[in-house]
Amino acid sequence: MAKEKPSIPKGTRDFGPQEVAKRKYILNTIEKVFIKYGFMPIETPTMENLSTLTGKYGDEGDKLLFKILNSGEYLKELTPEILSTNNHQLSTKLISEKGLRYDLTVPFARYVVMNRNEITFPFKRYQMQPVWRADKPQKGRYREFWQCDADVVGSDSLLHELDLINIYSEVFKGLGIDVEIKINNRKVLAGIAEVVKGIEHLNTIAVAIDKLDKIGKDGVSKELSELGFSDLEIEKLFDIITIKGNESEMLETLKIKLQSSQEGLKGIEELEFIFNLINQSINEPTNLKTDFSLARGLSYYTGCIFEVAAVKGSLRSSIGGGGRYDNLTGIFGLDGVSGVGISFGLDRIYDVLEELKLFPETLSQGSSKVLICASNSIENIELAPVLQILGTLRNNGIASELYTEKINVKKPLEKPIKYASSKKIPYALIYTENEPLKLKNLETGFQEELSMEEIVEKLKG
RNA sequence: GUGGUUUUAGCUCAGUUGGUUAGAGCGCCUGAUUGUGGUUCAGGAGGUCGUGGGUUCGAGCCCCAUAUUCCACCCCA
Repeated sequence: MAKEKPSIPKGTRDFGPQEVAKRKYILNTIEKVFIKYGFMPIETPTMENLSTLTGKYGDEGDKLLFKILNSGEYLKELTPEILSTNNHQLSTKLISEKGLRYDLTVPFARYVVMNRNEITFPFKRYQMQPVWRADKPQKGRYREFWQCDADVVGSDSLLHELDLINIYSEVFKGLGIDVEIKINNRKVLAGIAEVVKGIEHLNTIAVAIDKLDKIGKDGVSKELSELGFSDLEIEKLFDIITIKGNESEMLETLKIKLQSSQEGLKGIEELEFIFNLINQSINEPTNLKTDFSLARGLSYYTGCIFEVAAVKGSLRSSIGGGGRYDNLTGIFGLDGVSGVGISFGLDRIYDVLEELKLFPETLSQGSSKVLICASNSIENIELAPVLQILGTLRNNGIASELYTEKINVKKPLEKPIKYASSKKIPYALIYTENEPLKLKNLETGFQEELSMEEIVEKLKG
């Protein structure tokens, strides 16, 4: 058999011990805040039925779904007639019924509908699991990445929006990242579309203005005029989305510009509610900004939408996002259950923390606290006493291990101590038959003879 | 899906207009060091140059295909 170079799929990564420690630090920080705000954990399967996933993320999203090939003789389904039509959608349907989850919100909506009788509403759940997208990898973009979601379903109250913004604020404060939380409202976008050209152009407008801070005013107007927007319409649009001032001034101005749109006014009202209360519940101010050009791609959002980006660092894409979706469960047959949720992008948060060197120095790598080094070859000594020492340490909750490899007879302690120092094990316990135990601190080099009790006492602290 | 880019030792990278046995630093192994690591010194191992074709007397270097890395667009966490 030919030797094969091992590899992993494009856009996926392995994580070594240090990386796992850092990722866990982020997850723990997020989870603690979720719990503090009354959210309960759930987990859902890696794969979902494609019927659950398809159509929820827009056309672009559907293309990015990872599909799982059916088991068995699926090729039978592909008759020459079907193949000759060259209809990929149809043939995919016949050979693939499952896919990897694309986000955590849609599986959650499915979960809520399936478990509606056991759930007490409003239901607040959090979920931290990997998701998969068949995207081309690039900066801050992976094909397998983790999302940490908190969602509330079964309540229309905007107080949940408020809570979720505070969660963002607390988590990023806890991680030491300066962020800007942008907020907008789909209803405001609808109002803008209505006023500018007509509600049916909502998506076109949303997609175009979402790029405003990237390609600038000129880029956006060029794009829109190519799409058939008149100069007057474009001017009208910019007149609205470039409103300046503080938050309440901006909303007041917008009210006037969108006065002919019922829906737009409703959206403004929702934003006002949030801004009036945002700094009432947590002590530190939240860096919340309205951005009427914020659109977000996922097609299920209907109310407030959020996006979080780091203020410093080279990663310009968002590290969190979310919003309200009024009818996601409706698609699965449960109407009248509005939901609102936010998501943290673990992998991007990791990249930001790494770039800005914001990880705490003291992160535990989970290695042993002490290594037992026998000063004679392990094959030549009686093992029972050594194993008893090991057992005593472990029974006292001290992470410990025994050096098990062959040693140089002339320099019996060299290899074990080298091993310990390269694994950053802080103590070496030197065992010699018929001699007192010696404990060496490998950072200071200080070594002393101690009884077993003293050693346990010392390492426990 | 479109465009560009990367790939040479375990790691980070050199490698001149195609020309003999492909280099460096770090790491690793051995010794100086006769019961103890992180310093120093000496020595050593390790590469079919991403893969498959092609051009050439001759290819790490040129051409084609393919994989891969990173990046931009699209879109998004």
